[in-house]
Amino acid sequence: MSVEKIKTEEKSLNFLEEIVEEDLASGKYKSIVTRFPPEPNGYLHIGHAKSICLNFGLALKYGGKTNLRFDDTNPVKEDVEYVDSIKEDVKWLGFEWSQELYASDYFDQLYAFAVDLIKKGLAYVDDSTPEEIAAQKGTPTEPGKGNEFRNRSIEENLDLFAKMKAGEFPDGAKVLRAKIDLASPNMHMRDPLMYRIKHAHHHRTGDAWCIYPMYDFAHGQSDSIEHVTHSICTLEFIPHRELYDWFIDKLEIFPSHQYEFSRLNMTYTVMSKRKLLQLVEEKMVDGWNDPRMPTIAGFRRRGYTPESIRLFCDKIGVQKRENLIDLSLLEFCVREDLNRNAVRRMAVLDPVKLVITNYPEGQVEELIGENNPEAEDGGGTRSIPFSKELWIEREDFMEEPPKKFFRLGVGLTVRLKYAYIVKCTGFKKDDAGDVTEVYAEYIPESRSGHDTSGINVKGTIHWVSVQNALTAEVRLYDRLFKVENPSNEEGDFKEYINPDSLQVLPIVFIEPALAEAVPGAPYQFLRKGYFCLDENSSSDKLIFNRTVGLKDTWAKEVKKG
RNA sequence: UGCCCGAUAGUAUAAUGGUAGUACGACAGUUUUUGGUACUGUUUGUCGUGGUUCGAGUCCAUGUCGGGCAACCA
Repeated sequence: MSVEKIKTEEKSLNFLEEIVEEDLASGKYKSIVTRFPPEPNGYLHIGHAKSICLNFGLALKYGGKTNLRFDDTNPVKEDVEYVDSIKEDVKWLGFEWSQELYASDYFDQLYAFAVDLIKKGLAYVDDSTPEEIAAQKGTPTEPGKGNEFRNRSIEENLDLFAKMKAGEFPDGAKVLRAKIDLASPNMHMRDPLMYRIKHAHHHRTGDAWCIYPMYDFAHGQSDSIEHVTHSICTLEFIPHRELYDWFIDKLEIFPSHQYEFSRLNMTYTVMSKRKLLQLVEEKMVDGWNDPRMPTIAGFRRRGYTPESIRLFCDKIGVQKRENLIDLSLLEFCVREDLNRNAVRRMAVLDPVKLVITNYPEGQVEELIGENNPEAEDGGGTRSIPFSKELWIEREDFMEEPPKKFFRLGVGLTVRLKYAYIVKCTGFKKDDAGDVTEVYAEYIPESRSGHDTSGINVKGTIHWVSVQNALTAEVRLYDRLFKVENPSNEEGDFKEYINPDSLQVLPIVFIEPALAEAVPGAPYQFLRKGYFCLDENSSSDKLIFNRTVGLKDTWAKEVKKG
C-alpha cells in the first residue's frame, strides 16, 4: 500500500481527541479521567450512547479511566429503577466503568464546600421567593439588582445555612446563593442558587438530608473530587462553564475542565427524556423498551446489537454544530453487522398456498440450507422439509406480471430457495377475486446442489412446507413519527406519531428450525429482513420483532411505477 | 437585539494557509440460488461581501442565517 493510501485511510481526530492529545503531549496530564454522568430520572437513549461511546472511548483510546457517576441531586425526580436500567444499558453497550459513583456520595463534602464559600463571603442565604429571585435577576439585556439578604453577615449566613440543613425551614423558605455578579452578561453568574430545601426522600441517602445541591454546585465539584480531567457535556452547558470554573477556583480544588459537544438528533424520532417519558406515561408506546423507542433498551428489544450502535456512534462523529442524523445511517450500521452475523431462516409473512402438482403426495424431503452465506464455512447448515404443498408470499405471485417481475405468474419459472426450480401452471381464486392457490410443476433434476437441468432462472423465492410449518407472531415496526423532525413542527409533537409504526401479524409460517430460536440472537428471514425473538416470546407462542428490513430495490422499482 | 456557540453536497463528517475528500442517501450498472450482500460508476458542496497572501473552506473585518442563555431541573 502506498504512503498516500495509508494517509488517506487514517482516521482524523475529532476536536476532543485533539485536546486530549495536546494535554497528554504537553504533560498537563499523565493519563485522563472521564465520566458518564446520567441523572437517574429516565432511560438512556441513543443520544446517551453517543456520550457513552465518547467518554469511554476516549479513556480506552488514551489509556485512562471512566467513572459512571449518577447525578442524583434532585430526589423528587429520581429512582432506583432508572439507576438499574442505566447500569444495564452501559454494560450492554460493552463498556466497563472504573467506579460506580453518585453525586449523593459527596453530600457531606459538598456541604463543607458551601460552608467554605460562606466563610469566604462568597455565598449567602436568601429568603426571597422564586418569583422575587427571578425578578431580581433582570433579563439578558438588563442587569439584575440585589436585595437586603445579599448583605447578611457571614455569621448569620453560617447559622441560617446550618438551620436549613437541620430542617428548621419548610421547602422553598430559603436558598443558599453564590455571591458573584448580578450584572453579569452571563445569566448563570447572577448569584446562582447552590442549595434548596426539599424535604424529600432520596433513593440513596434516605431522609438524611432536607437540603440538596443544585446541578451547578454539584457537578463540577464531583468532577474535581474524582480528578476528572476532561468533563464532557452537551452544548447547552456552555454558559455554565464560567460558573463551573468559578466554583473550582474559589474552592481551590482540583481543576477539572468542561468541554462541550453537540447532542445527537435523529430523523423520525424525539430525543428528550421529557418527551420519551410522556410517550411512556401516556401509553403511546409499550414502555421504555418498546422497540420503537430510541432508548437503548428499545433498540436492544428491537434486535439492534451493541456493535451496530457503537459503529453508528463512530460514524456520526463529534462536533459542536447542531445536527439531524439520517435514520438510514443507523439502519445501515445495523444491517452491516447483522448481514455478517444473522442466521438465515425462511418465514412466510403473508401466505398463499403453492401446490406442486407433479410432486408425490405425502412425500417429505429433507433439504439442506446453509445458515449464513457471509460466513466462511457458510455458517453450518440446517435441514428444511420440502413437500407437495408450500406456503409462499402472496406478493411473489401475480396474475398479470409486468416484464421485470422475476417471480411467479402463469408460465414463469423461479427457483425455490435450497430446493427445486418450478414452473407456474395456474392458480385458483375465490368469489372475492383473491388468489387462494397457485399451481406449479417442479423440475426433479434441478434440486439445489444437484442441478443438471441447465435451466437458468432470474428469481429465487422463499417458502415453508405447509405440513411442517410452525407458526409465530411477527411484529413489524416502522418509524415512530411521520415527520423528520417532530420537535420542530407546530403544536404537540405527539400529533405526528406514525399510526402505522406497529403492524402485528398474528400468524406467520416459519420453518421448523426456528423452533430453536434463541433469545438475543439475530435471524435473517430470507428476503424479508432481520428479526429477533421478543422478550415476551415463549415456546408455546413464538414472537419475532423485525429489527430492520432488507434493502428492497424491487419495492423502489414498483413505487416508481 | 445583552452575552455565548455555530455555519463545507440531501444528511453527517474530513481537509490544521497549498489538488475540497470520505460515509450514508439517491441514481446507473456488474455479480448473485436472498430484487440481500459484494463490486464499479454517476450526481450534488465551502452562507454573503470586503481584506491579508504567490495562494483562503481555513486568517482578519463585516453582514446574514441557525441555535442556546433569565427552572428552588439536569
